Amino acid sequence: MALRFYNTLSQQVEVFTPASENTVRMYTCGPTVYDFAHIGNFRTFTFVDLLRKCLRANGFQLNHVMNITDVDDKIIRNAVAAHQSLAEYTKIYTEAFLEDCAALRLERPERLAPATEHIPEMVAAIEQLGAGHHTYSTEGSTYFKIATFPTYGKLSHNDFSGNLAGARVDVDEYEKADARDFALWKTPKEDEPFWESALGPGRPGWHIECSVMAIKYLGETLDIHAGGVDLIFPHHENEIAQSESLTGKPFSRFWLHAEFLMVEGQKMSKSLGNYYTLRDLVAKGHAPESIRYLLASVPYRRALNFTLDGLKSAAIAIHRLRNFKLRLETDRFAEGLNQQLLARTAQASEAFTESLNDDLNTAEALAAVFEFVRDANSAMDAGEFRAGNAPAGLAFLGLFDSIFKVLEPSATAGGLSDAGIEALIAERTAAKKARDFGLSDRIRDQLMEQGIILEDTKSGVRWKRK
RNA sequence: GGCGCGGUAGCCAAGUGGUAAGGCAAAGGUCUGCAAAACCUUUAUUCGUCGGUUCGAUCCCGACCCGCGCCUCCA
Repeated sequence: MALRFYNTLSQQVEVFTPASENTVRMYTCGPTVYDFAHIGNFRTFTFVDLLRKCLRANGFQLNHVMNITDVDDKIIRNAVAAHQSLAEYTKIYTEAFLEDCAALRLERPERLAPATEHIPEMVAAIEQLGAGHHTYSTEGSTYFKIATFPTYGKLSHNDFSGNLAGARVDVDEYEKADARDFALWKTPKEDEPFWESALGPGRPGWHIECSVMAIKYLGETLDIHAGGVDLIFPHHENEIAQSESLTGKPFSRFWLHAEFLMVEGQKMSKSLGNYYTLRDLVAKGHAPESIRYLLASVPYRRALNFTLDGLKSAAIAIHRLRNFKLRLETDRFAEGLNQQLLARTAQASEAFTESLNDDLNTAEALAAVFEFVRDANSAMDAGEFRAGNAPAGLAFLGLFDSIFKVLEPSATAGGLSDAGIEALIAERTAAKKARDFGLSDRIRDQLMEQGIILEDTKSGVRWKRK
């Protein structure tokens, strides 16, 4: 069946195809680079990565833009405190973010768009909104006037009409005319960095950057806009208000939102001591691919309970898959082809694809993989697996890994070379043959200490790194 | 209070109007010189509670209880 997504805008699952030709124009909200990203952030970014891969698996090409928010209140505050320029400060965390993404095997979008490189375009957009009477200014800042956008609330499914009509009390007492109006251009406080512009000195509000960069690179109507659920309101709602006021066209056809991540059943927070950055977890010895697997294994629309136990389970599950792959590659099977098993492989592959096409049901897709692994292992044990079945099995694992990307172990520094390991194994085999089990066991233990696990199988000795 | 998501085995977590996927853990087994590793088997009469609709509900409807998110910055 065709690819389907749950669209927050319609609150329904809809069949997805790009609006024009074969290229998906997609915008996803990226990081605010004021600190290291945490695993909650990466839950969403992992979802976006899976989304990219599934779109491509459906034959679509991608034009995907992700913003880097490199100017905002927290960044300014931290940069000032660190006695660094905005650029110096954000460079550190932008690079850290990209390193973390690489560790998690997240693809780079076609374009990363830093907000600070698009200030003139934002100013122009705000001026254009002003010309359309969607803005007003107070005390040097410019605001978007929500009352000029009647469908405000359509994404978050909130009805603000009552508030807007009734809330205009004591306008003079507040900077904003209405509590829900939001800043497009903020006047700088003392010592804050700013840009000179036709709107006066200042810096852009958070929402305008996404609208401007999305439209600049992807056009007036996107195919997909994605982010975390917490962005639905007000961020994405505001993006819609701005963008549609600018263009008069729907801003995005599909809105996809990843649910929240919790840690050990609780909200992740620094005060609870359950706040993890990717780097924290890697430093504790957890493999990035285990983290990726855990984040990917729970369908994106379900809240994910991230636990250290879950992380161990993920590592072991990956282990099982790698073992299966190793077995396909190194076991000696009888010649021929088992047609029934070949059909079983094709069926698993279809089930896998179909699950992902169903709004990225990764849990179900994984079930298809593991069921196949069990059946294939059983066939091997029963001697029913044939040499001719291995390529299809490996191809299926290839399909799996083109999406999940966990089978290749992350590089670890040091240790024995492959050739060195092979030499020791040969030595041990010779010792075993001579029934010198003392020596053979010593070699085995020595390898084990180096993190090399040996397996004595019918097809000979097999080894892998722990 | 409004909007949204969810409560399925020890843990993580699919799913369907016709009787519960998968992973981890646990138990048993196969293999082995012994191990290790690997593999296999078993493991929810039951899906938050109470009603209703139905021949039949975990899945539909209603009420209630509990958890989470958004409503101010937040993935």
